[in-house]
Amino acid sequence: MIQITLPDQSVRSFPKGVTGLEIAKSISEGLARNVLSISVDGEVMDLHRPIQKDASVKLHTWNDKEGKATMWHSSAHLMASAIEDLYPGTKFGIGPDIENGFYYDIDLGEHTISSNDFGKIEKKMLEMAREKQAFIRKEVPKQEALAFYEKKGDEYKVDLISDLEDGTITFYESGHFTDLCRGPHLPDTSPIKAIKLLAIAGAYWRGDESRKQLTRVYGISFPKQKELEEYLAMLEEAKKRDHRKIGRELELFAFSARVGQGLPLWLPKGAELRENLENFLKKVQRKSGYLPVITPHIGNKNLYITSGHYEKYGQDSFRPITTPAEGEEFFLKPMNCPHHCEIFKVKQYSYKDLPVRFAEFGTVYRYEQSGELHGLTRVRGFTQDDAHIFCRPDQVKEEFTKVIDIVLHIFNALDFKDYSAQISLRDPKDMEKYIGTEANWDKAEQAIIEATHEKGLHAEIVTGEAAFYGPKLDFMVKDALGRKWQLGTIQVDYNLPERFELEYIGSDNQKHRPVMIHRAPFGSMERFVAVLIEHCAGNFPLWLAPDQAIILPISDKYQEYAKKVLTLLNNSGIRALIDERSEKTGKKIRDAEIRKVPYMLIVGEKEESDGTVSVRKHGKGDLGSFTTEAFSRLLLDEIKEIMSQT
RNA sequence: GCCGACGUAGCUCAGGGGUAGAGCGUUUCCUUGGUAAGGAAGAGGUCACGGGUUCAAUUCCCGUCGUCGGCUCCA
Repeated sequence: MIQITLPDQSVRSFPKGVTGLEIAKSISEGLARNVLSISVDGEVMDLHRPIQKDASVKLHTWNDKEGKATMWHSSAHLMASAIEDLYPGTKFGIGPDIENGFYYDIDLGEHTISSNDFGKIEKKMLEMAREKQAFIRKEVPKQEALAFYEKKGDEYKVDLISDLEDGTITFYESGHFTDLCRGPHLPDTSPIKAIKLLAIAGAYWRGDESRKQLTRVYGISFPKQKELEEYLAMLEEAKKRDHRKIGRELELFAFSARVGQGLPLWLPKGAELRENLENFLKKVQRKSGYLPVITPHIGNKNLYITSGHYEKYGQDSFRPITTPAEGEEFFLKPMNCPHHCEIFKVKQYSYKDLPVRFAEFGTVYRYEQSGELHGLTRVRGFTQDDAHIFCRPDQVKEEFTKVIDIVLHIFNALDFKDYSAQISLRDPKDMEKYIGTEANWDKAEQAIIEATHEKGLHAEIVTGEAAFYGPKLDFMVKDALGRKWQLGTIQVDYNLPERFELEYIGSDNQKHRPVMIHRAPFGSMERFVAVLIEHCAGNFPLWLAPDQAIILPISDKYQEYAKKVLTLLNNSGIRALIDERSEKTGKKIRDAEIRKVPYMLIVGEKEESDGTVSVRKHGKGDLGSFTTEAFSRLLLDEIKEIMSQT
């Protein structure tokens, strides 16, 4: 007998070799019907795998992340199986479960498929699922595994197997389909009741641009048709929050092919919004001892040779601008740090002067490949809320911590709760990519890890994601469709100070090298606004809204009074406008609701004679009658309250 | 840049080898109204751009540009 510990810490005895399914059955028939996989001492396994020793287990159903993963992984096999049936000779790459569904990378050889073929594949998958095909796990010696796929002519699987160790290789069989796979899988295909193929795309083999591009088919599956329908409805809802759609509807920004792709045009309302954000951060930075600087939009090639950016990105940049007579080369600035380094060199600093913090909303231009552009989140010209802190080595941790505080302050002010933090370090296997000494990198990485730890911030550590000059701490927020975008970033840099030979005079009267911290709490104004729009679906917090109130006269007779109210509001610093059209009140209200203006002020005969406004709040409805002064106070208090909470 | 899809009025979209349609918006007029759409008339399109096939192309084919979903990249 072995002892099995359940998640509630209760312990039950089972015969040695008991399976997950048997454990589920011993608990309840219902659980046995719904269970999809099991974790044994933290490792997710098939329900049919015998358990040989004492263990802690957790049974996974559709309601668990692991249950969904098992379902989707098996669905990927099912799809591959259907595709092999429909398109004989197809070769297979990898087919994992992902956050929302699964995909399989395939090489169709002669065949091509498009989304028009999805119906056919889905139908075949459902047929196979109903056959209740069992997933059978087999341990296979490496030689045999290689021979199997060499015979089949599937070079991708051969490639994968070559990297595996003998004795660890397993195949899974379902129906006629055999796949190299670690598992785990469902006991059989029957829980897969609803299937939707979602997209088709190219994907490089092993993520390597220089290798062959396979066809990637994305899909998702559910245990009930109704859940599929709900998922599709949710996707439709998410599309309504798309910042590109809301940006057009609320007249925030636009693009013009004539101006150039990836070059956003900020419209008056969008510019107002962005300025409000900038002013908010400027205020925070003033309090935190940052000094504003302004630098030009271009820089001499030599600047970037010094910084190392030229060597790294020179060929992947917009081509240089040249002076007609001398042939000097200038680059559109792709980042602000080299300029800020030169500002540091303008005068001599004592150790007592440090840290100095130069801040600039610096507009930069980067050549992004055309296929990478995406709304406001990935553009070719954007403005960083950039600053560079030059400090003594003993100040790094404290300064870094202070920047974390600013980022968190901003996220709080905007009610971003669902963010994640990521520490990006060097790739130890590819040190060529980086500049600077081993010792400096060690120091920088250590500083970031310690400061993050001391802030009690939970951050995932990812190697190979560092910038070429230093490691960083990034803050990621998801968009409406769950795609992760990097917003705030903080980077510790020992390298640029060296390359620019930055110095300060220490208490020992000797020259010392400062440490540089790059930071942008928003990341870029463009991307931040994009994510903000998707977060609030265009219902901006009152203090940010481009228009905070709109005055709706009941008829043309009250235009004069409306103007009086407008003047009063403007004098209190409230952004407001009048809907002067000869429309009925109902229509004006409808339009103002659609434009998501936080407050509507209805003025007619009654209001004019009483000196009041009738207030309606966006999404809430009628709040009743207020004097204009009382309304201004109400609005300003609301703003103050929001701001004081952060 | 690569794979795939798409591009019809300012917006959302219908149509389809014989040079175009709806709703919203916009303009003018009527209406002057009390908390989510008042009425009428009008304007507005080289059907993304450039080639080709055809008696005839917005429609079919090719290329370019742009957009969308991925991949790669992201200083």
